[in-house]
Amino acid sequence: MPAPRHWLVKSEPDFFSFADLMAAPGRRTMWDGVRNHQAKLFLRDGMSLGDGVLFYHSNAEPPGVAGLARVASETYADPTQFDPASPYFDPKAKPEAPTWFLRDIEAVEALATFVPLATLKSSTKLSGMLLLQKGSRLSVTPVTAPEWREVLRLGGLKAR
DNA sequence: GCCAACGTTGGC
DNA sequence: GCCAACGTTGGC
Repeated sequence: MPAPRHWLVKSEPDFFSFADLMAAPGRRTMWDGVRNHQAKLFLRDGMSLGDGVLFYHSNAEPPGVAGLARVASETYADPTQFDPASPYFDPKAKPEAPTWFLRDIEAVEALATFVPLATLKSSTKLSGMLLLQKGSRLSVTPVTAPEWREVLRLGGLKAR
């Protein structure tokens, strides 16, 4: 698979919003807690340092894309899998052979206008977007270059 | 709060 | 390996 240059990650804004990322030290955070193997593979093997990331608010009113981020680290083991106090603790994970991996994500900028899910759905250019496919629940998905450009256009940003 | 669509678990 | 039961996601 040729490496996609763009991704979409979901976050519940009540838990961690794009504004929270902008306000974080260095405007960055560990994208921890991913506990789905397909999403893990995208994080560990699919992403490259500097790839563009659409930051999507799920379980929100309304749901939609709030901002742009970038992949800000190489992959490394998600430390929460080894922390019994963490909700993401995985008793089967072994430090010598970690199960779960992550990347750091760094905020770039908010979209000029939030792009609600309904707007994404109304764009024929986004009809193939993985996020919009029936039954799609992955929290990390690849985004094609045309999809990326279209979301930026809808969000009122020039292509970058 | 409802529920469709998935993923995971565990008995067998 | 099958599959029913259960848990989770996430839009509405």
